Amino acid sequence: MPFKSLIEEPRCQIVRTLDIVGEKWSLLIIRNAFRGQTKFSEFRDQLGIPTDILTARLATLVENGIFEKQGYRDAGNRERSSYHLSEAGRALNIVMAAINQWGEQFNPSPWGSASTFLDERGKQKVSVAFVGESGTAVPQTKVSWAPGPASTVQW
Amino acid sequence: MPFKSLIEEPRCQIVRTLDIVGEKWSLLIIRNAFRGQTKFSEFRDQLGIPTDILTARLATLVENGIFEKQGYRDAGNRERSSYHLSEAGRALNIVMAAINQWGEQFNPSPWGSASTFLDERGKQKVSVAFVGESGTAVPQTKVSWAPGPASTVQW
DNA sequence: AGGGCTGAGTTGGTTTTTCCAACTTATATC
DNA sequence: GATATAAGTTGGAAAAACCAACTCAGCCCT
Repeated sequence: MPFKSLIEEPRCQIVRTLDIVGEKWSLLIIRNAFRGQTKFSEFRDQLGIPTDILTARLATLVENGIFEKQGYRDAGNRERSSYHLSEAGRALNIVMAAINQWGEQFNPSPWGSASTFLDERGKQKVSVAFVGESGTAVPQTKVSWAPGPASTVQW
Repeated sequence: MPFKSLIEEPRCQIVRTLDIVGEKWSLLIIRNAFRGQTKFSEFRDQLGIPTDILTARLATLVENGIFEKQGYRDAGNRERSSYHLSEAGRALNIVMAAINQWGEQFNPSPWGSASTFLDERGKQKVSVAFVGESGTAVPQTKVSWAPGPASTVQW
């Protein structure tokens, strides 16, 4: 974001993840990538993001393995760069869905929902939930957050 | 963040949610609140956040209903303010857990996990997953993101 | 009553980040 | 050779974050 200390990397996964995707515009670029956008000009035009910031964000997202940079060539044009979500980038779908779901519940838009998440067949909506080791759902209000093995006094 | 347009509120829940919790430090203040911190001085000392920024963030988080401001009085001291997660704030636990889980998988700390999420009894770890309408788990890689009813041409 | 202590800020000035508009670069077509 | 276009760079202005020093209110102590 960067909160990253020069002395020591952070242990907290929240901090570590925000260091990668927490800067302004990053999650929106990723959102647009989930919508199938891959070109610099698509991100620029759809988001209205300043182009120097877009350049910087794409670079750090590539550097951190969220995007893979590829070349593409439209008919009659020279080769240009495109940006594609990696496996790690695609795995952010559950983070995006959790954010989306929270917004629907606690800060709904007057127009209703702009996003849905669908299963493989596109047949049913899916939602984000906590599940226990056996795969059974655990109510969100019953889940508590505790220090893990890597936590120090200040975790 | 604010991406909020002056003309029209955004429809996208990602944008709407980032407008509330997407600024620098906001999610870390919320993380620390999940750790039981409630006082200005606790956030300041544990996070090392500039105090003017902390003031500003606490204000917008209260304004947006993430925190509830209360008074407290330590023995022999005058009354001061404390900040407590509201229901909406507590419901961010699944967003935090999703971020944490992504980090564990794709950007693990050399020291291991600093956070775990536990069920009601603290007996088992819980994780974040996609579930279908019937409550059955749907593999994350099989979930796709599609426009919802409120989506426009540019959703 | 006066002085010191403490938590919760506020303030002024500096640095960093973001924003914006104009410019550049490489190649493809005309 | 001239023109077009995607993907950037660059320089300067504006906004946000940072930092240290200060304020303010009430409590305790003498």
